[in-house]
Amino acid sequence: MASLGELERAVMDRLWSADGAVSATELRDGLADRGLALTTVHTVLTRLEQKGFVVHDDARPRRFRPRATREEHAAELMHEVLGAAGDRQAVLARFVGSVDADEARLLRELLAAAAGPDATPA
Amino acid sequence: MASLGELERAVMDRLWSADGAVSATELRDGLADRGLALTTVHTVLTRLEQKGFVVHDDARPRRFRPRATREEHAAELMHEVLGAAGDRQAVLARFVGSVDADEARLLRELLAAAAGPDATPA
DNA sequence: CCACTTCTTCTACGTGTCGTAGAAGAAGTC
DNA sequence: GACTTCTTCTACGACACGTAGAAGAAGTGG
Repeated sequence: MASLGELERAVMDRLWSADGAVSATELRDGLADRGLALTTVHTVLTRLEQKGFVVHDDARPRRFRPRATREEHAAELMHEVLGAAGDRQAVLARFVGSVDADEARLLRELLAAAAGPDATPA
Repeated sequence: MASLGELERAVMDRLWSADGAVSATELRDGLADRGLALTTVHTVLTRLEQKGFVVHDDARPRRFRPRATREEHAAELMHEVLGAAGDRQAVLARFVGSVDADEARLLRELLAAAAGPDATPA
């Protein structure tokens, strides 16, 4: 997966936080502290679209939205890291070895649910 | 965590696959298909060191080794992605929702072991 | 339908990172 | 001490990214 520059990430954060699709003008206003030109926002959106992070509709002030939610995106990234790392099992072992207790409990619950109520506990 | 360029990644792969510390000359020979100058390898190693991915000893042909194993590195990356992603629980839910059956079983085992033999199954 | 405003696309430039390596000095070897 | 090898410094081209102007396309009020 392509990586994001600093402004690209800021724009994605706005899109992920937004409720529904967002126009370039709204994005520029949301990032007002940066004093960006509208064309700058458009350029970034175009690049994000090329990278597959956002899509736009064809309404007339174009509206942009993330291709995946923030959480989906993060989970995809985690899978990508896992997949690129040779020994998946060793990575998973390291990974769960350093999650905190609450998250370990959450993971157990999620895995139990995924296996189905009558799954044999390992 | 800083990201890696293509050659930087190739060098890290060699270091991770190597058994013990490796000299620049050995790395160049391992990457012989690229026909790299030795100084190129040195430059890359220096940059990797600045980024915190490798360390070297002070023996005279310098010997370089990764700061972390490939698996540690991947697990760290996964934690980084998780930590940067707002709703950690939602990300974990997405993540475990898309691991395959074998890996789900492995995760259950790992988590059960971490919780201790007498932990209450969720 | 026309003038005006707004939006979109194209093109461009400065800066930083990365792949690449030469030059020169430092250290080891015989 | 001469010769080889290693290390460090410096540099340059390519590409990604932040940045935005110019120009054309589309909507809007009269």
